Amino acid sequence: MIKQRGQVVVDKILDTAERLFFKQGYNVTGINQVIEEADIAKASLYKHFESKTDLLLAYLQRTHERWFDKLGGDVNKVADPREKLLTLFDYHRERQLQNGYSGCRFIKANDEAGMSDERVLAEIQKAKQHFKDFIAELVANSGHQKLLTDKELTDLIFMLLDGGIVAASIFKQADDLQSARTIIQKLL
Amino acid sequence: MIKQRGQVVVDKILDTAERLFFKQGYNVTGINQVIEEADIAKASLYKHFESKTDLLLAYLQRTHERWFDKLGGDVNKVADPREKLLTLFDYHRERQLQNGYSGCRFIKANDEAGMSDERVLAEIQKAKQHFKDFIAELVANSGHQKLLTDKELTDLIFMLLDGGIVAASIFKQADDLQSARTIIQKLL
DNA sequence: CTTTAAATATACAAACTTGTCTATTTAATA
DNA sequence: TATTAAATAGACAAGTTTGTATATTTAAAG
Repeated sequence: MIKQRGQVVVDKILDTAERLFFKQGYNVTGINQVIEEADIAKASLYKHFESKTDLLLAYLQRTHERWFDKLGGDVNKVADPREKLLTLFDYHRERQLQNGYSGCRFIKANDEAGMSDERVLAEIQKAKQHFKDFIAELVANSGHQKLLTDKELTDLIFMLLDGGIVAASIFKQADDLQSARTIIQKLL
Repeated sequence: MIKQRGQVVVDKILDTAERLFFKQGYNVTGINQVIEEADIAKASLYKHFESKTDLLLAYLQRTHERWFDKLGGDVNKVADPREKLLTLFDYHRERQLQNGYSGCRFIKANDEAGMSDERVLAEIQKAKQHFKDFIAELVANSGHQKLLTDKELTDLIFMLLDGGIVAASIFKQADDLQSARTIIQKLL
């Protein structure tokens, strides 16, 4: 799959948008900063994206795909079905360490634009629901001790991961995510 | 305690700022919208608050106090130490129903301004740490079955509440918070 | 080599941003 | 009632915002 001329520009735009929207925030990132740091012309941006909101949507969609692909890869490497669930916590923890405790791209986008734009909200809901379904499948195949029901364990892991990321982003450390892993280990 | 002349203005400003910052977001709320909806003069705002950031800080501080006072009241009404912990979930759930699933003021402020302003981050950390300490005390007095350690149970409840609020704010329903309550009930 | 499409730089519009300043009116106090 | 402090309306500065338009250059394909 050879990269078209336009694809290079789109990639540069999305890479820059991702970095800026995630690190400093969507609302405080101007189009002008995006085109400057992506080193492309403004007309090019508006040729590929109708509006700033459409750029946000494209960024969320690409994040959804990439994030999920990498997660799937990590989980597939693990054979034991209970270990697979624990890998979720490792994955989240590692990513927080990597990105300097910037939190979750979807939660952040929801807090910045989810309230005012329904297309953005729908995209965020889609990503989160997809992830929850993924957890549910892992739980169903985990053979856990049924101290909690499958649904309860799924809800628990889902909320612990989001809560753990939020805590990491506020306190700038991943201790809670580590703690969350230990807790689930005990309950499996 | 009689209200001074200036106190009325400050209250109007903070009430409006709270409503707008929480509902639509800090960065998309302009000073002009605040003064217009608060029905006060711009010079009055800048007489009481040095900058927009200082208004945000004042809003966060007042939110911290009020939120905590009301929570303490709710918890004090309950006698049973285990029930006190469950009240936390009821409190969070009720508030999400009331405010239309707008999420958490502190998480939202963190996602909007925590990355760029250290005073804001410090205020948010203070509020969250205060709450976590409060949970720790309730856990210590709960006489729970010690399936988890005190610290683990504290971390768990803390993360479940934040994760549950985030889920409520994304999916626009409080089912997860209800589920979280059931889970903790089983583990107490 | 010529055509065609894409990317470029740059100027521009119209609105909005935070914050300052002046001049006037209101209201509490001495 | 006279003084004093506070609140008011509104203009203004300097910069930023998103998005459009024009004219030019680049580069790929026939």
